[in-house]
Amino acid sequence: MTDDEKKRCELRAHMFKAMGHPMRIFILEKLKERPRCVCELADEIGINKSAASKHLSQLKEAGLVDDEKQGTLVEYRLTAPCVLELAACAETTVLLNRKKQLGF
Amino acid sequence: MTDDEKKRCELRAHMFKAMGHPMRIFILEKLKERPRCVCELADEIGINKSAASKHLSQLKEAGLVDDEKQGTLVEYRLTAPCVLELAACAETTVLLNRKKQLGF
DNA sequence: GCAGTAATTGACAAAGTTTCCAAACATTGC
DNA sequence: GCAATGTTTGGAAACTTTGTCAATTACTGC
Repeated sequence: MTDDEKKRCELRAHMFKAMGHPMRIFILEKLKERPRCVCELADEIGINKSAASKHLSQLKEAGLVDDEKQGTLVEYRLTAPCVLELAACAETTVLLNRKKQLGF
Repeated sequence: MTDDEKKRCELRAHMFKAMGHPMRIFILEKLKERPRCVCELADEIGINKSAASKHLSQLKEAGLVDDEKQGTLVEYRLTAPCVLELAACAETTVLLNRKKQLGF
């Protein structure tokens, strides 16, 4: 495993890791509809603001969302809506196996 | 967040979580070329067999790979090569932000 | 400036992950 | 059956992630 390969894998893994939590998937789905501020997301998801803020900064760090100050609020938006289409694509192929096993 | 939403998000997060480790990304890339057994992967990646086996069973549990016994070997293969195209797609859109920040 | 609302940060405990090692298991060829 | 090879499993140690609470910062309107 060369240095380049290592770097590439780390970069990609980092992004997927950020998507590896149900709350963060839900946040991404909400942000796909329209931009939202932290408190709105926290309300919709049913977690406290500090947890929501931490999830959002992870997503931002991974390059999945972007933020912009709007006065007293901070609005978050999806940088690349395509990332969620991945999930849908995966659903139809990869997840079929699991779904069957889990009896969906 | 309804029960259905919760289930969907958990299922998807679970898959992404499995992809959220550099070694597992590398394993998926190797398996995209052709099926491989545990020991071959362990050698190529430079980790011990037990670690490789555990990573593989995580990937299998997530529905990303499949295995088949070939006598004394267990051959693993990618179930849906499309999942790695996700990574490439992500690279061109999402990761541009991070790359700039990290000085690539 | 002060009070109020929004967001972030730090400290901490609890839970989960990764790694390594050794032991156990399965299959093949002798 | 036995040795050799390939794979999986279990346990311990190190590390990371998550959620909660309290403290802090940033902006707005009075």
